[in-house]
Amino acid sequence: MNVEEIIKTNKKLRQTQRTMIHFALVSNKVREQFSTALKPFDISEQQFNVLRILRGQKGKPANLSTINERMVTKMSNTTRLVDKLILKGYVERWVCPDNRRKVEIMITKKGSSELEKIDRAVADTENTILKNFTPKELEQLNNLLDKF
Amino acid sequence: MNVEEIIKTNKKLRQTQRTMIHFALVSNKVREQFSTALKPFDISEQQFNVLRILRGQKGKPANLSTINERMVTKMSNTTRLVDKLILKGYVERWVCPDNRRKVEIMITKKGSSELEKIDRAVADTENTILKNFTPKELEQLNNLLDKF
DNA sequence: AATATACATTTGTATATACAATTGTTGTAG
DNA sequence: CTACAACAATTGTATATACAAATGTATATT
Repeated sequence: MNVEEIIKTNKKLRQTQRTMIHFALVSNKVREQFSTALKPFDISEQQFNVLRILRGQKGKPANLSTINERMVTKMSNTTRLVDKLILKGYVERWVCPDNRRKVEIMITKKGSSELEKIDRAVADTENTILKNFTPKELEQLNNLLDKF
Repeated sequence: MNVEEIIKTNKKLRQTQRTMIHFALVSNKVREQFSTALKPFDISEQQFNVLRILRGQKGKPANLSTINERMVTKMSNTTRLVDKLILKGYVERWVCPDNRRKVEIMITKKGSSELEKIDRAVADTENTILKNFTPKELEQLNNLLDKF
């Protein structure tokens, strides 16, 4: 990927600047590939993330704040995210009997089986995105990502 | 950065999955830092990008499609992005005299001097974000980003 | 027990983004 | 020269996101 060519500049970029632009370009490309993969399932990346979190609960319900805490991309508005999943029948929600300030949210059977399908598509996408990386390079990448 | 700890899972993640989540976490962190840096200037990352592109024209006006082509994050709606910059007095726009389908957009004096200030803040942010990287590691990172 | 404080979620509102349809203009084939 | 396709930008609309304010509930203080 020639960054300068892609953004069509003939200016010499500082190394940090170039790196950040490079990173942004890759980041967009990745986001696009994910959103393409999820489109057939009519679900957003955030909604997918919530479903995965709920599955991780293994039958135990989660409250909103737990979900929020565990999300890869924190959202200011998890309530409405859950609303949409309820509309699709993928999760249920009720007021927590022990503490009526809280709500309890659980994935439904329908949600679980849909999630399985989505999971496969997402795993394929992940492998496609990273197909040019050897395991060693992936490890290198992870190490570098740690420096951010 | 311990990915598993951050998303609070005790499940063992596949290496590709882990890498993608790691990447997403870093990507969010970076976006957040940029948006914090831009906040005092009341300008979005996309608007900033448009201003930089226009400066790169060195006095020549650009049309919408040129801008779009050069943007780091392609937008479906550059018209309204430019609208906002016009409201702030940072750019001007007029119908192209040679081809009335096109518009010509140019950065104003006010836009240029504001951009200089923003530039400094953004450069600082870039350096902060990458402060833990040696030049060698930056090169390594760029090489790995090329594999995406 | 009454009041204040902290907590968990929801709602309101403004802004951003994605995608499709529309408008107006230019180039071209017959 | 007319009809039609291609082009460039704009507009409409639905959805997503960010941030602040509001609601309702529990806990602590006096």
